[in-house]
Amino acid sequence: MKESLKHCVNGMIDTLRGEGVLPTMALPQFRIDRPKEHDHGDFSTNAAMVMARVARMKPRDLAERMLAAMPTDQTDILRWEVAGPGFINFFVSPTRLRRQVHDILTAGPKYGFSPLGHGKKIMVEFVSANPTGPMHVGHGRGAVTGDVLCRLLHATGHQVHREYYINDAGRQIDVLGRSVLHRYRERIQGSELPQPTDFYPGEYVFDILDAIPTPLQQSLQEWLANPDQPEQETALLGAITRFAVDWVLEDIRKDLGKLDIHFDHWFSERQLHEQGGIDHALEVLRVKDLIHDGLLEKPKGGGERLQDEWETRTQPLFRATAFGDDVDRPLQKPDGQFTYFAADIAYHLNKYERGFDSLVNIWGADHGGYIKRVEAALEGLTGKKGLLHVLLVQMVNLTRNGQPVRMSKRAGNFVTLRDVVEQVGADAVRFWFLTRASASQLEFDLDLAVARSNDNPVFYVQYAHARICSIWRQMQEKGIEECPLDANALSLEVELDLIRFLDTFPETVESAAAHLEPHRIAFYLQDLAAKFHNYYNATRILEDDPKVRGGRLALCQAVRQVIANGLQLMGVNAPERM
RNA sequence: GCGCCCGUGGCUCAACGGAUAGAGCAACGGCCUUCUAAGCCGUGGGUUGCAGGUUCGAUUCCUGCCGGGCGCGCCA
Repeated sequence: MKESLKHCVNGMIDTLRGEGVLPTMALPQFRIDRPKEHDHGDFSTNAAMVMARVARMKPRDLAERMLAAMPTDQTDILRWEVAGPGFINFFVSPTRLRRQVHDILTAGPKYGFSPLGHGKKIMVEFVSANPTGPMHVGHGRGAVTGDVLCRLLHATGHQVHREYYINDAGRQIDVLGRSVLHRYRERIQGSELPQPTDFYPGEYVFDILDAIPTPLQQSLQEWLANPDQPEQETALLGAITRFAVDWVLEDIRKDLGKLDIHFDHWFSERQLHEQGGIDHALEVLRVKDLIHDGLLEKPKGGGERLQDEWETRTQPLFRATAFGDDVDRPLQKPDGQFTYFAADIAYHLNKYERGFDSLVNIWGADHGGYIKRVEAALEGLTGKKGLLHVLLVQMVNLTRNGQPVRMSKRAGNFVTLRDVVEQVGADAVRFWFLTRASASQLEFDLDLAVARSNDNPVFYVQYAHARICSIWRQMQEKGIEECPLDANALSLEVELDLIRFLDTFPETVESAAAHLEPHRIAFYLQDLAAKFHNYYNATRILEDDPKVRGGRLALCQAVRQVIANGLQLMGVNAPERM
């Protein structure tokens, strides 16, 4: 509806241009809004207000002229008016509203979809948790946010590519391998050994031990019996590290699978190194003269270790300051290895070279400090601004019955994503993660998430869907005659209101996709469920009069469809009974 | 010290630059011989952290403060 009204207003503007009231030059963008106030109509536009200056007219006068250009043959708008400082308000005819129910039922599962994206290729990189241990709840929030964002982009006509960046190179991976080896030694010797300084103490390391294949175990045992062979140690450590990373990745994949989250591609950082991706990226930067040798000041933060070990030296730096970053960023460590940032530059160049029109990264809020430098690198590499959008996802605080759940790795009560999914189920986890904007911290109450009450938004929305389904069951049980679903019989103001709200669903989907804010769908569904419960409570659906009954059933079916579509976008089930 | 995010009823949060700032929780008062009361209705509660600026119009954008969180590695 909104779109067709926009065309209508554009037509009026063209007419005024023809009459010389408005200039032919580019005009300021106008908006079509839905006023909060009922008396202000179904839609309003600020067109006359924003164009008053170029027309050299008072906003209200211009509004009158515009309305005079309203096509005479249209029937969707019942009446219109100039109001306030110069708004034009439109009142949609009830006939048009009733037709909307029909349109929703016809579109079915496709209602809310749009071709807006024109097949634009977007990559969404998300989760990308280091394969050094199980996923925690915060990773889960990023995973769900990314997955739903992908669903939204798909529904709005984008070509979406989902990618997981595996940090399978670097120190942390070595630490994992050594941790496994350490535990293996302990097991063979039957006693605890002093822990290395860099060490992962988690329980899952023992699970990895149990899974080590027999041939590798035999090699390890042979070596431990005769340990004085450095080359052998290096080779075995390499083998055990690769095995451990694969094991953890499989573990992560399983967790994501339980949330029905899947990727098109798992991109290995190690392969990026092996295939010369970093050399390639640095070469591109060098050609553009964006690398220079320089000194770096010792940073303010970073802890004691950094403060002690800092070595001021001349090293290759990326000119990040040329693109708005605070300092130039180092590309190589003292031992000659590339920095994580160097790999990230290469990875993002690789993304660009694969031909994506737009890149979206979903990061934990603790990575916020890296946005500028990665944006700077992409701009330096490609000469284009705004290719990358980084969505920061804030931390999750777990509570149980309002009390914080303490999480300490040492005490062994670390709550993993898997624990939470097993306790409350995938639907509740997915929905709950989207009950706040991603930039806001989220409190996740494990008790409330499974509570069957209206405090629990998951059940509240699912219940609305189930309630509608039960109407049809009720009809069968009572042997009530089937009647054609015909919205023309709808006349109550609450019914027209409900239709108006159903009509905003496509706009909600579009704006959620455009602003990269998947939580808007959750908010919308909560509103819709509330409106439906309200209607249901006050209005008898299964009226004796088949005409009235058919109208209300049509409306209910449309509400059910929109709830189902919204839940589908969120990856949450729409149960038929509860 | 610097950067990013946040600041809205007692609490948790909404509001693509629009008209009288909205929900839920909590509090109080109502609604079940009728399709799921796992629900609904009503009442009270606000100087949108503070001060400026841009605008016809600012919770929204800009600047400066104040308060909270996160980050500031040659870690990932």
